[in-house]
Amino acid sequence: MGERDLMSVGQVAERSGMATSALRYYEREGLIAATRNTGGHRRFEPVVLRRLAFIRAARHVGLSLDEIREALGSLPEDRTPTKADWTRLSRSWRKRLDAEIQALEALRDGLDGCIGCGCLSLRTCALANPGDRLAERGPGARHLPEPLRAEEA
Amino acid sequence: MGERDLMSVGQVAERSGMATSALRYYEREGLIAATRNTGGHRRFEPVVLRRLAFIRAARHVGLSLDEIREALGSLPEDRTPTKADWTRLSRSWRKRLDAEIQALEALRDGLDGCIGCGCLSLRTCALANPGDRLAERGPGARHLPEPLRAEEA
DNA sequence: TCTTGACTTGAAGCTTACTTCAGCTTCTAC
DNA sequence: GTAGAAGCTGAAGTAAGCTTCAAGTCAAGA
Repeated sequence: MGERDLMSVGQVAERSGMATSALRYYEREGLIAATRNTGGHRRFEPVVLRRLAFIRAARHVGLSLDEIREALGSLPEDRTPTKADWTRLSRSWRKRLDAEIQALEALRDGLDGCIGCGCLSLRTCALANPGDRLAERGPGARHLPEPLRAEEA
Repeated sequence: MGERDLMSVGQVAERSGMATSALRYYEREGLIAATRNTGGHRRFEPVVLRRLAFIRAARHVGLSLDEIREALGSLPEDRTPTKADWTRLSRSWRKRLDAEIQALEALRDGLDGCIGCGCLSLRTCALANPGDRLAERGPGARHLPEPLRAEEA
């Protein structure tokens, strides 16, 4: 049924703007799925483009691939995800985005006062020490969405 | 002159909340400075605490160590930085913070509309493809401040 | 003086998200 | 049918920001 519109990695890469290596990586990591043709080449269904769009947007929001995989895991496997399904997923982002925006605003509003006033004294300063549980978290890189780091100037 | 208040790595670690390994790393990377006592042990001046506070806050804002080093480089070396010096540094963050906040808000506001409406179609969707110059940027991890990633729930 | 505990170093390890490479196979167009 | 593009795989490389380790040194109190 409709095997005519299956795409190769190259095609998906071109249409999604992602590198073929990234697509292979995502498949290995279980973020996207692909069947194989007789020669062993990947064949992607068009819906994978939607999935990749989600992945990309999620990355921009700062989600890790682990988190994205988890989010995608909540999509139904027995049917093509509907608009409602995707909307549901995006809802969880809203919270996160709101939280991030709030944190950034707090940081910004605290800047002039805090650094300017000289209170930037580690333990006590909320700006230098937000959350008060920094040491608790492990190492590893955390990600900031690309667009949020774009032009420094 | 006032060598009495020089601190060891351990003391700086305790007072700054950073790991000694991180402090050594920062020194290697030229973000902080330390002299040595006769035994070769590091001795830090109290001002390093202020510097570390800046580094921490800057990391929270999403700056890379490279960027932070550059920012710190604009501090005067011939005298102890004044409040005004630190304030000047923080000014450059404001722009960045404002930009990041705006980007996040755009992302948030675009969510319901964009994902919900079904336009999440890669190339065309601003949400999935903000900036339109993703492919231009190299690999490498970008960082999102810890507090902005804290509680997922 | 002796024993801890703190400190030193360089090198290697870790995580995330991919990219690159080598060596080989398949596909497509002429 | 064949050249050359595109794809396959597993392994290794990359970047950032540290941490961990090994093996040895220094410092401070009893």
